[in-house]
Amino acid sequence: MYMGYLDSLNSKQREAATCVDGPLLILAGAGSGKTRVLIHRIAYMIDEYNVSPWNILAITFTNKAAGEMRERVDKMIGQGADSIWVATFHATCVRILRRHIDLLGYDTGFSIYDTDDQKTVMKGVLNRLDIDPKVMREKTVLNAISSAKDELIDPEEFAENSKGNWKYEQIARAYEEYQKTLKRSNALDFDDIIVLTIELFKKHPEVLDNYRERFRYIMVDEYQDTNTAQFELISLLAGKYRNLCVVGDDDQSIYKFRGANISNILDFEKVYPEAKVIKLEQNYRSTQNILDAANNVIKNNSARKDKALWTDQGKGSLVHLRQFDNAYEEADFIAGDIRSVCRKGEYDYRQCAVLYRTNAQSRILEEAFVRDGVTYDIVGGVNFYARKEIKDMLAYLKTVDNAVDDVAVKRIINIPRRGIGATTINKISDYAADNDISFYDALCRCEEIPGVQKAVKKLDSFVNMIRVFRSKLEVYGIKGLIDDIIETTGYVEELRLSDEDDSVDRIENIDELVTKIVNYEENTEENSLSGFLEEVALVADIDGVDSDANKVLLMTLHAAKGLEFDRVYIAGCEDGVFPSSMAIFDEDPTAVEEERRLAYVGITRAKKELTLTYAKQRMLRGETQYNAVSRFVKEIPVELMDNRPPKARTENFFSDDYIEKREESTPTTGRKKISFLDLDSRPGSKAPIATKIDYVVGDRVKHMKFGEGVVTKIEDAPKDKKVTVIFDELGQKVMYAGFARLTKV
DNA sequence: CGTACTAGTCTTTTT
DNA sequence: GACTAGTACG
Repeated sequence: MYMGYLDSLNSKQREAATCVDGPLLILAGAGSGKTRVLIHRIAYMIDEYNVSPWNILAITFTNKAAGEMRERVDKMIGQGADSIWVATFHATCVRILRRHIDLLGYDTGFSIYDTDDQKTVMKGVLNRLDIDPKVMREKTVLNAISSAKDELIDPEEFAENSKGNWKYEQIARAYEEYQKTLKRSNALDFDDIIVLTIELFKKHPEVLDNYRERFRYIMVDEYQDTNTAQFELISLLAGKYRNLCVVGDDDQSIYKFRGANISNILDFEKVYPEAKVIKLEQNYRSTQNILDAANNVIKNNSARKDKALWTDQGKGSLVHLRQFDNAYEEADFIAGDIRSVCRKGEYDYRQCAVLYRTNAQSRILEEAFVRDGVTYDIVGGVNFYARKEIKDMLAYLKTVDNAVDDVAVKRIINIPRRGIGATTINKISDYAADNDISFYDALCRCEEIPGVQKAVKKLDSFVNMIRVFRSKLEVYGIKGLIDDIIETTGYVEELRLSDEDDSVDRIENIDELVTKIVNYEENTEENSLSGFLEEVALVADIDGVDSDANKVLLMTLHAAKGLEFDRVYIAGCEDGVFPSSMAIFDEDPTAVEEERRLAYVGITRAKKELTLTYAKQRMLRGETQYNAVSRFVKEIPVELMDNRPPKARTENFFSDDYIEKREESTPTTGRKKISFLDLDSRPGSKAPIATKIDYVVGDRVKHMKFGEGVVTKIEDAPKDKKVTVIFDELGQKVMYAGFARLTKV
């Protein structure tokens, strides 16, 4: 048979696209055309292998990736393509749970809680358990719980593992109570979505079997980012037919903090011994110089599958390296450079992107782009759906949809002001807890509750309002409902009358939400309020990016994964920024390796021109820092760059010339003056902090992150002191005094 | 019960 | 430096 459409693939790609049965690992380097392979593979399965589209499941991490794959599959296959299941992990699981979660004792109308909601729940939990939030912060507890869930550790097992460690025992109590609270509110957090699907499959084999039959052919994209729970989920689904194709690049694994387990990809062949492995190393995106830069950086990592990208596209330009005195000049340069090449007509704004390590870096860049009149879009930062006014509106919708969602009801009961205060709310909460009913149900019976008599009238009218909203929804749909909410509550009216300077923005945001609702109702077949809320809960920042608009994109390196641009700028290439100081001072050396993978991701986004910039002085968290050029820049051979990085940091940073320039170049605000003494004693670090050590061997000291411990050794190191501390909880660590900022206790 | 001020945290990345 | 949550006061 002749399969013309496979002609456009290279031999490795073709091999991958035509390997249909059994486990398959495709190690796809950056820009090696893996999405092409996946699309062709699906077409091949259907056309030549008679696989029913109905039996194919393709899983991605973001809605954007899912949408792109959907579009390309539709184009290539046409008829029947819509019965292929293409969705993110979370969307897939939510769809399954909406059908079967009643088997686990939840209602199928469950809510999904975001980080903000989780915090609210945890605050209540700690309060009830008499755990002082100053001793143990909500975030700490939630992080521990999230990691546990990623590893499929339930509250019981967590408690078992925590015995003897007071801190973990407290977290174990909180974990148990937190789960109970969520269940009472008929709510799931992000991790629950995966964990409960696994629980469902394990407790109800007939349900699992149903989906195993349905999904006979499974594909997982960005496999290097899967965590233990996601791995388990996939293993369960693929357990019967073993037609599992995973695509990924261990060098692009950058989500360890979110539980991603790189051994899922590194050990794939151990778990599936019969697996076929295909490496895609030919790159169709970048010039050879850019690839060489990427290869030379990533080769410094230890645990990785050996591979090297190559292209037949020629060397291209050198990598551009630029040094600046501070972040303002860096931003001016980037905006100005983009403006000038685009004015010459060499590039469009849409072909340029600026990448950075932390969202906080975006503000200064943004200001420069505004000044230069360069249109831009920022990806990420404060999520649209996390804004106060949007969360308020959503809380109304959630209350109408799922009244047992306590977080939502409590959020809006007094917004806008209805004169229902904390005391009343607490009494109702207590009553609800005592009688094991939801907060809303308690509201409905408020006349029985002692001590809230004065508020009964107000509470009744609130409950009535929700009831009216509910009937409104049935007759007029979601758009009708939101209009009524805005009208009845006077929320927007209040903003209009307010003299806050951001009230106009807030109103615009609410308008945008209404537009999103209209779009949803028009474009979704079986649209429902819970469907809308679910879609909203599962969006990622990157999902909203419009790559057709002629704008420069500004985003974090993480958000850039999977994208490509002709011109890429990576700003803030400094040790302490990128790699982050957190990673540098982590006792685990693989922390820097993860940052290096991030550098690899960033470099390989560039098709033609790559510019790396760094600043000698940068304001971070309200402190002026002096950082050396990033170690990753130094890992790029100088012959690949149009500038060489300074040989030693001292050469740049402590010359008279430099000090003078710095003083002149920062007239903008009252930034701190720094004396020579400070600089001299604390190279490349937070400058204006006394370097005197006020502790000696044997003293107890406190570290911001590691907690308390005893100093066992202090030794001289170049320009600093090396301190060894045995921490109560984490054991022995060696650190530089200047950075560790230990305080005597 | 609502407002105004203060203290503390954060900045690594997010489905 | 910016934002948020918590507290004191009217």
